[in-house]
Amino acid sequence: MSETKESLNFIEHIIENDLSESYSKDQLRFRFPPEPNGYLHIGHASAICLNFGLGLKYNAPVNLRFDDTNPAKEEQEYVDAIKKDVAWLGYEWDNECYASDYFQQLYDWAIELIKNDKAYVDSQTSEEIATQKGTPNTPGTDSPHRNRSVEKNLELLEKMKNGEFSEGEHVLRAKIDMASPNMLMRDPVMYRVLHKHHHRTGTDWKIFPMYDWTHGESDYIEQVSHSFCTLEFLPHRELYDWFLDQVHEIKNLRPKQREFARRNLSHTVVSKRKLARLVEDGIVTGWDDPRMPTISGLRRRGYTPESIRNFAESIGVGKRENLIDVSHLEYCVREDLNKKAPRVMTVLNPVKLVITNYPEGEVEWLTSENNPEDESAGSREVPFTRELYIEREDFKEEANRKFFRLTLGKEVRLKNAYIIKGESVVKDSEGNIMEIHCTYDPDSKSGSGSEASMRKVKGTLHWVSISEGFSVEVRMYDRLFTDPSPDTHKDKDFMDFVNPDSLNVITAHAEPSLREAKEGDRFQFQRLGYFVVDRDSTEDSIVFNRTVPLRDSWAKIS
RNA sequence: UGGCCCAUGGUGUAACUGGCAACACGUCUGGUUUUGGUCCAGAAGAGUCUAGGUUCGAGCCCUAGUGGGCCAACCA
Repeated sequence: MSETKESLNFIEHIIENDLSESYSKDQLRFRFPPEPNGYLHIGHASAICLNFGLGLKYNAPVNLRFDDTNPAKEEQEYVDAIKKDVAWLGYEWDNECYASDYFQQLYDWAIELIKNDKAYVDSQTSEEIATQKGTPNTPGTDSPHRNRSVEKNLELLEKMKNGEFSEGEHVLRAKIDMASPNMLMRDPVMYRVLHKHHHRTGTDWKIFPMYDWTHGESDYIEQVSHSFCTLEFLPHRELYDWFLDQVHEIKNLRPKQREFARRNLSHTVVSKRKLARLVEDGIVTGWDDPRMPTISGLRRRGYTPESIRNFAESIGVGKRENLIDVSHLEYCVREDLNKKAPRVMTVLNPVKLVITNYPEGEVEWLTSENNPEDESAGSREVPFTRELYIEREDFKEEANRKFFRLTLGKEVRLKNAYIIKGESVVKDSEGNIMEIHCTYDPDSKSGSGSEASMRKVKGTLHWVSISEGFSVEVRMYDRLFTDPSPDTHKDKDFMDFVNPDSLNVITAHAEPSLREAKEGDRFQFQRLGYFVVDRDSTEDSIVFNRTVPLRDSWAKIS
């Protein structure tokens, strides 16, 4: 009986199919191949989770391969950042690989290609080559250098390699078909001359292989069985296969490129150029600003690796255009944090509450559960005093039945403490509420088991002792963009959609237990949301980032 | 000489060799609750882009159309 048949995504179908036809299980091998030219972002996270997830599912090796074939854009700093981010997401790669390690092998194979009349050195300008390429609607024309002799080609490539030419003078091209309906097959460039310092090979190489020439061969060298990339590489597949066929007599495992749709997140831009502009223009504070969709930004925001992995898993993988609502990501974060984050009390927008029948100067330590979702999280003591702060939004002089919180003449519970009853308000000359006076029921203490403590009241408020609590800085983040898809408005600049209220910094009042909070610690502030201690915190001042608000918190009230 | 890819509730995916369109998020309702959170129960919401065809039977196969996307870096 197979009623619990799990549903597979199309990538898994491909693998299952290969497994049943030609591949053995131990032949499976995957790779994640970032170019070290920037920071990883949430889009990369999907690709990382896909490839490493497959590795886990099929117990197959996964290589982390740096596609470092363009020294003009790549730096060691990015290699380090990428390794850190992948590791933070919780994945272990089997091999750390670099396309640059294959430069010599690639060069040797290129010579083979020339000898087999499958490649030639072109000596035209890039403009001339581009013109001859034709358009998608018109065929290209052959380069005048297309039929150079093998000897001449060999000689020129050697000189290119030795740095005897300047950038742009010559390129090596594959000899395929200038009339192919696939533009990529119209004699694509394999090597260009670049007199740039490469972060790993230094100045050893003066020529650098192009992506198409490198990628399939790298997969071959590493014996990668399935090379998954995004949809825009689909037309490259023909070329990927062509190179493999020219260079190798493949008998066993043939690397297979397959394509899936890039995942787009609403209210997010992911283009490196645009993210850089957000940084440059001071819209955000850096690449790891908690509003940035970079892995480092999400990390600083307080997102957990588990939540990102669950997110990637749950959105699946397809081949069509998509725009995933951020609310789904936020759901994944809350789902995870709900189990993990201790609950504490913090008041963001305080108003003073005086319990008139509570003794002055007394400090009573009340026991507070750290996490009702997790018994093992234990409890802590929270100080209760005559004067407290409560949330200004938690009081109304008079209110309708929909308002569950404090009003005059009605009772509510102070979380983990007593039931109180609103008695009067003190206002300034302009009518602003300065203090709220109330009385408490001494028999109603939480957990005391008394009859009064069992009484049901319509609401529960969070609070912080004025004398025992302390100030913290709280950074509240909203969506960076007002439009779900700021990237798609071709007539407008994406900067037009930047949300001016995406950051709101406030001073809040926190219970004393938070004095010991350390960078990276996560909490749920009762009724407010999930927060994480930012690295900007010092001994004197703790800074919290709001990871995500609670579902619907505050929303339904007004 | 143009080629190729894609089309299933608001969103993202499922539906194995054709067999009552399913799951998650979101939305709404009710219940529990010392968090308007969580948890629990339930509801609404698509008949699968259109038109033909094959078939007892089509989301799935075929043809055409429509709509969206990709391809003309010495980027990846």
